[in-house]
Amino acid sequence: MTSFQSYPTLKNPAGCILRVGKSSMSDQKLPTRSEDFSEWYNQLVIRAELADYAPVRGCMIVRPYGWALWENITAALDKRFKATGHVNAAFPLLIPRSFIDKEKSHVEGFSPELAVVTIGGGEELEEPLVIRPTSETIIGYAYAKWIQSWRDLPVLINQWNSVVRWELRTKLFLRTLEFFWQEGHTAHATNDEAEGETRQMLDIYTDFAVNEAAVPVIPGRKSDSERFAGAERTYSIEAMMGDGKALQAGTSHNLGQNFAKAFEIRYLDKNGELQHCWTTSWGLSTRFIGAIIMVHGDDQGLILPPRLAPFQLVIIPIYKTEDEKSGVMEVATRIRSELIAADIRVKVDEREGYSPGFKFNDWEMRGVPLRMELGPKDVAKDSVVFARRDRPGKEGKSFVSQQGIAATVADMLREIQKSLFDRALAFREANTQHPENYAAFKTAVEKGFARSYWCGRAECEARIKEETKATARCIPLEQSGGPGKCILCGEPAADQAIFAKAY
RNA sequence: CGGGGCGUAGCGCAGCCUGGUAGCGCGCCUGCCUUGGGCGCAGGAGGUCCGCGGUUCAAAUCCGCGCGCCCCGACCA
Repeated sequence: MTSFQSYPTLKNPAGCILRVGKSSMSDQKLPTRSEDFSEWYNQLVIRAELADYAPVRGCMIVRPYGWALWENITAALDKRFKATGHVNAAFPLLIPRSFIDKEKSHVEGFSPELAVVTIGGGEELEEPLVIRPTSETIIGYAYAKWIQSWRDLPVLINQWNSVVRWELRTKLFLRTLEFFWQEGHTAHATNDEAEGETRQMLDIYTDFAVNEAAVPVIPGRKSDSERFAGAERTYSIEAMMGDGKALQAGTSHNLGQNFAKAFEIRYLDKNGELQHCWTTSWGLSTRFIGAIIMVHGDDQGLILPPRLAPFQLVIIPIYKTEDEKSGVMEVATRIRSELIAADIRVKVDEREGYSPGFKFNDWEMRGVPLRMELGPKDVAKDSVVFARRDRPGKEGKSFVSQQGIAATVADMLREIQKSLFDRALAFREANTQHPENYAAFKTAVEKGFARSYWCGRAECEARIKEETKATARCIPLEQSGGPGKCILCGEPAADQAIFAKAY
């Protein structure tokens, strides 16, 4: 441990001991989002030390700062899973190739992107093994063994793991060959129950996105073309990124009896009749980190929502002389203890040789929601200076007494959390249109979402995609306004859909 | 998998056209000095020039074949 690190306490172990380096990029400024959103994203991920490129194309190394963020995401989700009766388990990485082949649309959907192991221990394998692209099949195999009776149901299992899909075009967090996620798999006695579970988990993802990540999302149903390979119905939460494009941020599938039939997951009901189970699966991945970056970030860098930020507050001590330093550090240490006692994730930036100005910029780039500046003047006045990350410059600065500091910080973090959500929602609203005709629709999807009636036919969806590059992101659960006419063909349409260019 | 761009120090690049001692900026290390918005000075370390093959007295440079990365399109969490 070096001198600039703060030390963890049992009460507040996460985040405090993360060691950060100086940005290794030579250019001090990021590209702006308006000049090159994609490059802004790429450089930011690297410079903020969230992730790095791996030696294998399309793979990523998640660095400690990025993983700390992921851990906070997993904790928030896991808590919700447990609260709704789910338990965690671990299923194997390697799956017999034949398992994938058992469900027709599943194999069609996943075959092109499978990584296959053909040699083990130097010998050609009798049956190739695929590295799981998702675990429906191997879990189906296990459930078939475990489930005999209606008394065994429901089975509510989740696993935290990584999966591999051989994607052609990759981007850190958004689409990598290997990605980390959770996949929940449940089995039920009835279709109603399975549908209820599917919708419940969609609600949980929505709640997580809104209340933890401050990311407004639209929960909805996927069109047939966007449905998961092997699902009866797929639901997703869709979020708008800072460039107006859509990102699918979490999915929940009602698998019907497709996998139950493929793997003979059956139970004896109360009448003594053999029935196939109804299963679901649902997942949220490290892609969500990409959503947080692209929803909240600005031209200075990341802005992390306080509830998920590895560091919620960074204290920058300011001093010239040794005398000043000892005075400042004494107060900094005392404040840190108070904040840790209040469960606030805090870091004191004790790095020597970097100017305060440098540290301000450095932590802004890393997205720490709140900064405390603490110098000799503040020590003398028994006060501190706060700077809010979501309000750059003087506007976000305030001069506050050291008395009751923990409550002050907690309040400010709550405010920041709320303002991030409000801002993201306002941005989405400002970039969502309800076009009345196809010409207006085309303009709308150039820079945001178009919410329009759609007849539901694949032909219309395909033609829209071809002509505008926009796809049906989802059919929102919330539908108001009754039936209408399809934006393209004019035929009767029951529902509106969100159309947008997508990641 | 098609189109484009690029592989030279940790990062960003120059050098290549016209073959002949491998350079610049940032970062890194040491010391001094600074510190309330990306300080400064001095010294220093760091290179299979993506790989393989060819041409040549001589290849970062010319030729051929690979490999990789990034961006843009078709497929996907």
